[in-house]
Amino acid sequence: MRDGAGVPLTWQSVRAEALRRISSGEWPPGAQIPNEAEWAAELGCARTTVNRALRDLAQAGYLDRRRKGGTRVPLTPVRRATLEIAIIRQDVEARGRAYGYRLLHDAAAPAPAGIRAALRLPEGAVLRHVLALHLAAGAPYCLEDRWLNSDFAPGATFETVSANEWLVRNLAYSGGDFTFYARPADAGLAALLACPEGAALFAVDRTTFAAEAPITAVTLTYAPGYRMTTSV
Amino acid sequence: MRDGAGVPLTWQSVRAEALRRISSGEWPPGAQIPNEAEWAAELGCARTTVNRALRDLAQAGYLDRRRKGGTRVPLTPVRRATLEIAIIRQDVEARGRAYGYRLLHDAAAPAPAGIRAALRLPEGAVLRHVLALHLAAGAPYCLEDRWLNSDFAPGATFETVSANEWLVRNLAYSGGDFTFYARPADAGLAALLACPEGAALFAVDRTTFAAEAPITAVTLTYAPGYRMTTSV
DNA sequence: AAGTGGTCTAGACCACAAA
DNA sequence: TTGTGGTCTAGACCACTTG
Repeated sequence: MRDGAGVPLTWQSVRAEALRRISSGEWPPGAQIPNEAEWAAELGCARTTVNRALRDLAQAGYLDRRRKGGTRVPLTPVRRATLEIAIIRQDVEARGRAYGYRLLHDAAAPAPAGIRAALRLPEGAVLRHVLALHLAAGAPYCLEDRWLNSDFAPGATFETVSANEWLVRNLAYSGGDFTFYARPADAGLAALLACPEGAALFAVDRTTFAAEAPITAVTLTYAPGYRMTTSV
Repeated sequence: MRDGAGVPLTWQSVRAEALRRISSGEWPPGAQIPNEAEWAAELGCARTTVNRALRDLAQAGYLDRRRKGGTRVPLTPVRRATLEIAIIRQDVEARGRAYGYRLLHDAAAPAPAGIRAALRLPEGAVLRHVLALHLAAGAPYCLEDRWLNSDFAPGATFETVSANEWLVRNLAYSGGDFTFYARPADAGLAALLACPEGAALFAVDRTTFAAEAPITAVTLTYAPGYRMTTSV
């Protein structure tokens, strides 16, 4: 509701009003809400402004929009959180600790079945296998176990700059999957990460594709105590 | 570059062109890029369109924009991924398994120090402590250990609908933090989640605030084998 | 076939942060 | 002070999808 047309409505205020109606039950789950033109007329602002507000809410998972179908409040709400995925060096430095890096292994090898499947490669494919340790204040921080398409980055050696950093800096807007899970430390991990065998470790599997072409699959396993944080 | 003004440029195509310039090195890290008006003139489209494209790239972490300061390519790229956080019941059903739920405990109690700190509550604060088990196909799936502001949801009993589900359905647009980590199963967790003591478990700590008021702090601990996935 | 959201345009004013 | 991005408007055309 708006008096005589003094202040222009912002898209944020339209979004706030929509959220109020959703959480107050005025727009219950499953309900179709007024279309953009109606709502713009009711509020006294341009349709573009309503569009921006509702588009934002849809992106956050609070609304479901489709052409001709209109806009609805989802029956089953889904919250979306944004993870910031930085280079490991930055991650360490942001925590106020000195970063270190050691390349452990770098050689071509036949890809194991799991990696082949993740990258959709045929049997017998040969990839470049890179193993490296990231350190924080001299202590093991994260083990990087990577399989990399050999056609890609043929010149790059990962002795001083990690593959992690090299790839992030040289690959804009690539797609892929992330999987987060907990795993126990086996003997090898325990030795490299300087933790007891069987310790609970946080790990991420990541696959990367650029323009449909498989680039790399990596497992990052963090030393005990690692926590990944985000806020909404 | 656009010939005689046939097809209108879409904001996606402008974004794609900007990405090309970033990844090709035409716009190196740290460089300031042309302002919106210049770029619009060069491409032959409205400034609004350029704005939409660059705003999108900034949100994804590929550009850094500030008023008067202009738009720059960040020196240290940060990728952003979106996590979809569903109700646990939905999560289980999406994996094609039958969902089950058991309330284990629900009583008021003085909040432990860690919870008080997370919710910024004074010493001596009393909260509602809820413990519940989520099941998938009859097997333990996730343990929900929650501390809830007693002023909030006074009427709700969590016997058939979990606090997790109740809160998501009744709290629109609340803010908070998520922390993901790995933890070993202690005796209590091992018994409840039917896993060996010491097993590596995936866990999430979540705090929720609505309009600056503390609502709830919860730890979700998943049975072994759980994986959280997202794609970019 | 028709209704809805998605987007582009051209112009305008404003808020913020450098210089 | 001034340049830059942030946003609003009014109007238009289009794409998708549902009935």
